[in-house]
Amino acid sequence: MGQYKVVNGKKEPINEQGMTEQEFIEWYKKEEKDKYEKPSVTTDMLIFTVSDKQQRNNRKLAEKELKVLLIKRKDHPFIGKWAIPGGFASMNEDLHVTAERELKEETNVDNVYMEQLYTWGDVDRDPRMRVISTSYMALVDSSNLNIQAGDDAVEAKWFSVQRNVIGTEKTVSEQGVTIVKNVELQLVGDDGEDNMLYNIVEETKMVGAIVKTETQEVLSANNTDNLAFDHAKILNYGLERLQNKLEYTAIAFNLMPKHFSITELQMVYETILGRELLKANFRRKIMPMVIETEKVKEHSAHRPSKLYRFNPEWGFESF
Amino acid sequence: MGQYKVVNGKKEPINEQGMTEQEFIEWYKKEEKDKYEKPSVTTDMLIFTVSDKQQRNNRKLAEKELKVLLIKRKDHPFIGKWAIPGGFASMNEDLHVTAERELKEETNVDNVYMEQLYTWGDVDRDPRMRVISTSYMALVDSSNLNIQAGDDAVEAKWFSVQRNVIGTEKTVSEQGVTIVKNVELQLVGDDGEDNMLYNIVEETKMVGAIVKTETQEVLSANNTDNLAFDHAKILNYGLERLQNKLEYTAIAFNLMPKHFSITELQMVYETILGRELLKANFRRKIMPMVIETEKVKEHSAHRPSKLYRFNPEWGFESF
DNA sequence: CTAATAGTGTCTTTTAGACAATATTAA
DNA sequence: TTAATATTGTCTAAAAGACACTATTAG
Repeated sequence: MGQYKVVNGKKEPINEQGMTEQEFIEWYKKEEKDKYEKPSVTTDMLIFTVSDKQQRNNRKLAEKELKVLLIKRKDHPFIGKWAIPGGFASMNEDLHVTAERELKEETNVDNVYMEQLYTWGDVDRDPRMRVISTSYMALVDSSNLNIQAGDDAVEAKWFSVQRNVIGTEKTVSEQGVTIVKNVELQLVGDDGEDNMLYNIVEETKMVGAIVKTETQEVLSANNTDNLAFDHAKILNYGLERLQNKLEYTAIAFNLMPKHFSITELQMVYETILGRELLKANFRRKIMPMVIETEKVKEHSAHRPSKLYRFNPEWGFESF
Repeated sequence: MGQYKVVNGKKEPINEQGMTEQEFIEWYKKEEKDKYEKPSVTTDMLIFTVSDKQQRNNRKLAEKELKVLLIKRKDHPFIGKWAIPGGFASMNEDLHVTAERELKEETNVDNVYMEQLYTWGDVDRDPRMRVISTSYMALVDSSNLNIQAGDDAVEAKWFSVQRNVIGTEKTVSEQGVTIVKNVELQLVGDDGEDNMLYNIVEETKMVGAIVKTETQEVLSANNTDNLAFDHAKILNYGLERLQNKLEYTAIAFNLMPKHFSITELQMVYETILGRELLKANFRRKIMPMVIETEKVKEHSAHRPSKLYRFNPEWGFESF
């Protein structure tokens, strides 16, 4: 079927116009490449960490809170609103490198856990133009974060996040079960003004047989204190992914310092999952994932806890 | 902090240049939008179905095979090679609509299960230019597919797929376990020439604490019979997702006709997972997901089987 | 009868959930 | 001693795995 041409003694396949690949590429770059309008491409980065809550009773252990880094928009659109850090894909970087660069710019950390989440491609998600955005999630250990976020001109701030499902509606059709959840995302900044953000996302999932694309819509009634663009959807998506992965991976250890007690770890699980876990069962589940160290945490007005570290051999057999 | 300007009696926020949002957007569209070079964006579509294998002994049940739809490239690059169907994102379609349109064009079906898989953004994945591609997976019931695929000029063909892990290497470092798998993807077309495609993908996964981006590389030694672009990676990724979702969702029913026997369903599971399952346990697990019908499959030289259909109420409690 | 598949019963192992009991420290 | 957390043990329930047995059809 294929046609060939001999170039420098080598048999090169040619297309219907008689061009070799090299000829075609040259022609393409000159004539075709910019013939059609292209969308812009960005990456967006959910950067999560966990830190100790301010406490009143200092005989009690500090509670934990999950935090996400947001930046304040200095220009239209969504001027003055808080947004997930991100930026345009540059032509000479792999997409994940763009994401890593953003992360480094915002937090000055690299070599941390990062994964791609989802690509958001609705036509009207940016009023300036068509923008397709691939979202990533990074987890950083807050003890690495003495470095204040955002050394550049942009205002960056950590917000504690809480995700609460405030309503669930299920319907059964011939296709299967459709679940519509209303999810409240509460964000509280640690200082300064406009510290309280409140978003509601409506999440539609189809559990049954014929499942078309799952959808999310931002529903927040008042729009004074919500996130820019469709970033509430992205945050909701990331939080859900994080919750799911807690259950069957070692992802949580990326949020921990090198040495930690089992109770601290449990508190991290509990804040992210938004529910309490039974101590004894949690320990049993976690024990194969950790190694006991010599260290203990003393001076805490109660029995000191052994400190553990992640067991790097965990998962060797199962995967 | 924010500055305002009154326009038509309304207080509008302005940026540092004194522009309202509307002014900014107009300016942006004129001056900024095309200032930077943009990557091209495409969607790629893995279209899977399951069909009966040709059988010799007609007292035995027909075995099943998982199939994927490929199209033959008519132009450079990768001229003459088989590729996953796909195309450029158009400016006025949501990204998933582009994917749905492609699916409809190739198979003439719509309203079938479809999900986004991953976005591939390596700089050199297309020799013509920078192309970022979001991949999707669709599952279609082959009894819907009397319609021959590809009514347009392009040659489209169903290939049976087998994914075999041919080697696994695990190493333990301080970070955790790293697993490198060599995966063989075997594709066999149902007729015509160049019917046998063979790809090897190297898959690197980090199970431990600090996990950076997971990677895949196409390794196939000979390059006469492999897929175009990085499509072997995409296929491998999709197959893995499909295998995982079989275990905890009802995704498999999208590959089944309306009525089916439990054994047929089990055979679909077994082909996709690439391993045998115990009959009794499979039935126990599947029973809550199906509803018995009045129909039976007779005339099969053995005990006739009841036919079942998907139970649309499945999952109501658990989600 | 036999080949072939359909369908059931039950024992074992593993994992998850609930909860009680004991241990250890600093104030 | 006491408040507070650390750590262990054990019972129960649910899910997963293994395997043996019975049932029903066409030829």
